[in-house]
Amino acid sequence: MHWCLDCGSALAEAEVEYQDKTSAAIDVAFRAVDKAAIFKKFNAEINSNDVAVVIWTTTPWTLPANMAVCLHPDFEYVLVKAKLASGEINLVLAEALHKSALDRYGADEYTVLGRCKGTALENLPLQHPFNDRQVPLIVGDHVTTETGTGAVHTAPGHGQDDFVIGQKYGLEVYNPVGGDGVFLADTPLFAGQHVNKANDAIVETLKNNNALLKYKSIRHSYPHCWRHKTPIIFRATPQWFISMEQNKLRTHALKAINNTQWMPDWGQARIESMVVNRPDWCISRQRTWGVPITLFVHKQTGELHPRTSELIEKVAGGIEKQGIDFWFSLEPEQLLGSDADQYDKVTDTLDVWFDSGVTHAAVLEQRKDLHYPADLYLEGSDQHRGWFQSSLLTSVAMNGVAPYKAVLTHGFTVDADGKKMSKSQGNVIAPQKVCDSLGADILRLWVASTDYSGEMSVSDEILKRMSDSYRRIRNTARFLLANLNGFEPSRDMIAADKMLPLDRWAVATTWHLQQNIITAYREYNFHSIYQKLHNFCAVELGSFYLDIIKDRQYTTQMNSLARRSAQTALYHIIEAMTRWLAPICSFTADEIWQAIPGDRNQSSVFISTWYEDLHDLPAEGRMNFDFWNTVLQVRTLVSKHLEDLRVAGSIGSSLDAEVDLYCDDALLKTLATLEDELRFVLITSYVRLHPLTSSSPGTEQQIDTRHKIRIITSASKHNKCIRCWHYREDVGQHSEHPELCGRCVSNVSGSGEVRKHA
RNA sequence: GUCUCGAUAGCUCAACUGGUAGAGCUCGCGAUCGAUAAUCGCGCGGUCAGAUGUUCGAAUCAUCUUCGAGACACCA
Repeated sequence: MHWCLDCGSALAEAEVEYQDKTSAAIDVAFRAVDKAAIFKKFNAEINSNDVAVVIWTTTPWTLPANMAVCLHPDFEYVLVKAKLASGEINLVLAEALHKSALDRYGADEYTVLGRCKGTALENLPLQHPFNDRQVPLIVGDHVTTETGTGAVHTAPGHGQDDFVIGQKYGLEVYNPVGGDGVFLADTPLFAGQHVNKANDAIVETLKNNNALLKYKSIRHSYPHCWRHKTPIIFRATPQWFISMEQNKLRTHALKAINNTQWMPDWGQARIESMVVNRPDWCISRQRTWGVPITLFVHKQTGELHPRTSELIEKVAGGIEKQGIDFWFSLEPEQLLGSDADQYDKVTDTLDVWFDSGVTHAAVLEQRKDLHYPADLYLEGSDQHRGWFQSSLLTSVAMNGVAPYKAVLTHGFTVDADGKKMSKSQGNVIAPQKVCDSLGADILRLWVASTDYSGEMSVSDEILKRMSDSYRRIRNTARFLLANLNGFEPSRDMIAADKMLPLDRWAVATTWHLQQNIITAYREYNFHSIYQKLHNFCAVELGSFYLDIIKDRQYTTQMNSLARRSAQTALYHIIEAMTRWLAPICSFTADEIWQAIPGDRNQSSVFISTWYEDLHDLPAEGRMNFDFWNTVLQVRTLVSKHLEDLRVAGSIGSSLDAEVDLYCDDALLKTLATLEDELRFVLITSYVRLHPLTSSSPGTEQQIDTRHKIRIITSASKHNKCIRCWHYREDVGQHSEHPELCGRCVSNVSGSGEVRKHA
């Protein structure tokens, strides 16, 4: 286990980070017990000097636990007679490294006496440099020739590779270091010393024993505790594992992965390869806090107590009543009676990944309003190695299936340049600060607007844009609500087939958008919902529909069909839109909901379903989507022409203008269906239609690739109606209302104008 | 070091299975003053990260490079 001396605990892989550290790098001679045997293996002529295999290590404190020296079976090793400052000696070194090593030792003269493969030297005994112990030469494939000597000091108690190779050779897992980093009392020479302090004493001892060939401090990458930022050590301790192979856990987990929907889909490949390659899961931690592993282990045999399942139930009951300390303060006699002195109470705690991993059992299966498996697990993309996996393994082990039907991952938040946020860079944007300054709904809108499958950028500018967008959406809702003033749906709502075509278009557009939005929600495609919703507010509503219906809202009689039809559309739109908005801008949606007319019946937008009273436009009708698209294109072209007039100073408002449209036959026929109401759609005072042939050729424009149109705009010469702002020739013809146009007179004192289309 | 994902206008996103790069916002100019800490119109803005290749044709396919993010591994 990676062991942090400051935590006094094992660390999970994820808790280890690599930093540079200065270490003592030493070359140590392990003298051969049987000189003659070595010479013989190298087929070399014997001499009277000592023979030693040299190891190189950066952790001198692990030497007391040395149990072997490991060579690579296939590497070529040389036996060298070298003249060092301390005298002549025969050294065994990897051929590939012997020159650099001898150079390091200051050997001016040396002679290669012979060579042989590492495997030939297997099992020959060496003398430990300071302990009264002989250790064998062993061979393993993990030896490299990158650095060192080609011979690796092996301490099964202090290294993963060493532990594994030690198992193979039956080496004792000797770990003389306690959890506090101090050599145990029975450690020869160094008992009571802290490992970090013992390095010097060990180096000194090696020097005295004539075993130190070189001492040098080096700087290298070394594992550190992520919390304390201090170097950690590797320490073999007994641990509890969940086997990946027993009961075919790995196989079943892979099957469960395959039965789960992964979004984005590369998530599946990622977790699959992790599960294929992962070792058994070490679930025990030596911590003083956490969920205890409530086991009793026999002092001699190491077996679990025969009543373990029953005992765990009892402990669980106790913990439910008294909390986690029930276990830690439990006297074994309470549960085991006379067996107590035969058993050790395990004080290890569970890996925290286990805690969160079993939420499917501890939460989903415990609560009536939840169900197992979950519909969706949602977390950052780093959790393929974390929660998604720990949850999967425990669920598969318990129930044979994944704890989720689908898994959705999102990227990490980064700054405007795509850099990760870090305190030292000063580019961190704290969600709480955004909530405090801009409000939670804008933060939520940002989340929704971002494509979370990659990194999610946040910056002040982005948030500024979001609050702009938010205001647009909110203002649109506010306009809708304001124009619904006095509208009582149960009384004033107009049936679809009685509504004006433009209003039906608005409702149908809303209906189509709703289909897209529902699909997008089902696909967790939030950013496209945001785009569609915002565009709807800005384009279809703001710059077209709402702009046009203002005339009816403000000039026709309060209870006229013209006005109630528009209000009916507004009502349908706000009903639908509030629901679309609710999952994203919850506070705003809730606020809108309460202001929508009609009997809200103390309901909440959060428990309502999609609005179902929208209706599509009959495709075969004369004023279908095709028709309105053509009208929209005409309107766009007219706007450009009006802008020319405006820039020239001839007009301000578009109502100051009159428009003459010269159209090809088909287009003429299309536009003529709106009759005089085309002027309301274009928001101009007059619109006159003419055949294209009656205009001078060369200035016509293309619409739809199908139609040709020539547009002439001019400032109106008529008088402005003070009420509706249209410039009409009949203004002033009514003595009672000298400042009003004809339709306004009718609206003010007559039966009211009749609108058929828009 | 290895693997995976990503890079399109100042910002957020589009672009069906290769077929002339589109929206909205921002910005600029103007209008309006009956959505006003609003609203409407017009306009500016892109070597699709870079380079090669395949193709009649590449944002799209392939290879490489750069940058970014994540995961994995790790030196006795």
